[in-house]
Amino acid sequence: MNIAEKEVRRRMEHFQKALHQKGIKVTHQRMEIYREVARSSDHPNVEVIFRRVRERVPTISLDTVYRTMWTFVDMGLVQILGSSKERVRFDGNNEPHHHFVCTVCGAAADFTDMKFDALPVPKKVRSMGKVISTHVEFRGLCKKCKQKKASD
Amino acid sequence: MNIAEKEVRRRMEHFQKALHQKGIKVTHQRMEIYREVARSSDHPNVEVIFRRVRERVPTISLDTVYRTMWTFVDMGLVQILGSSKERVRFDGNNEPHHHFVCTVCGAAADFTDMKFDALPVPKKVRSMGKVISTHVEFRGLCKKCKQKKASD
DNA sequence: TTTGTAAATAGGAATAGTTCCTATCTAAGA
DNA sequence: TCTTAGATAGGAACTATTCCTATTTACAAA
Repeated sequence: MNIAEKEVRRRMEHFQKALHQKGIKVTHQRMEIYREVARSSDHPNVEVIFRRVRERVPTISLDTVYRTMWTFVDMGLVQILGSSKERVRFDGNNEPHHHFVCTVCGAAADFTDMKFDALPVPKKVRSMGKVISTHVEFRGLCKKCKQKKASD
Repeated sequence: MNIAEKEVRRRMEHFQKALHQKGIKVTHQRMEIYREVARSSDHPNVEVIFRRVRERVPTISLDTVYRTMWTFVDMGLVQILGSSKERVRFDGNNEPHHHFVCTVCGAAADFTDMKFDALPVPKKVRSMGKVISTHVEFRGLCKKCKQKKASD
C-alpha cells in the first residue's frame, strides 16, 4: 500500500521547497503530516492521517491535521479525492453524462458526449476490478468566477 | 436553470414505474422530492431540496429528504455528484493521474495514462468556462468486492 | 368501500465530522 | 540570543446527518 522510499523522498524535498517559497513555516507537525500523505497510496481521510501521525507525534491535535491538510490543498501539494469538501449533492439526470466543475464556486454543469461514455479501459485498470461506468470531469473556472477574477 | 417540462414528465413517469416495479410505496413526499430533483439542473444538496419542497409540502421533514434521497440513489434514480457520501479523502500524488473507484467499498486506486490527461474539450464545455484539468474516473467493483459478491 | 398492516413520515434527540476559540509555544529572521 | 508573527493543543461550538419512536398512510385484500 506504500509509495517507494525514493519517491517519498522526492516529494518531501519538493514539499520543503514549496513551503519556503511561500513563506510558510516548516513545522514538525507539517512535516510529519505531509510525510504520511506522501507515503500512503490508499487515499486516507483526516481521521486516518491523524491516527497514523499520532504514533510519531503523540500530542498532535485533530484540528492541526484539518488545518494543515487544507493548507496543503490550497498550495496544490495534495488533492482531494472526488470533488470537494462540500456536502453531498445530487443529480437527477439518469442518462450517462459528464461534468464541468468550477473549482472556485463549486458550480457543476452536466454535458453529454458519447465519446466519453466508453473510453478504452487501460489494462492496469482492468486488473483493479470490473469497470461499470466512466465519468469525465473537467475542472476549471466557470464564466462568472473568471469574470470576477479578471475584475480584481 | 430548469429542465424542460416534457423531460420532467418523462422522468416522473419513469420514476413511478420504477417504484411500482420494486414495490416501494408512491408517497406524496417521494413524488414531490423526486419532482424537485428531476426539474433542477443545479445539482442541489439536501438542504436546498428540503427548502424547495417545503414550499409545496410544508410539513416535510429534513430526515425524510435524506432517507428518500438515499432510497433514490440505491434505486439508481439519481446520482451523487462527485464520488460518494464519505468524508473527504486526500491524495498525495501530485502528478496528473486518474482513479478507479469501487462503488461498494469506496476503495480508490490511482493510475496514470497520458491519453486521459488532455482529452479534447467539447465546444459545449468550453462555453461553460476555462478548463484547467481533466479527471477520468472509472467506477465499478474492485477485486475484493467482486469475489465477495460471487461467493454470496 | 372499508379494513388491516407493513412501510413511511415528522419531529426531536443523538451522533459524527469539522471548525472555532484562545492560551501557549515555536520557527526563523534580526 | 531575542523577538514576534504565525502555528499548535485541547476543548468548546457548530453543522450535517442519522437515529428513535409515536403517528400516519399506501395499498392489498375482503
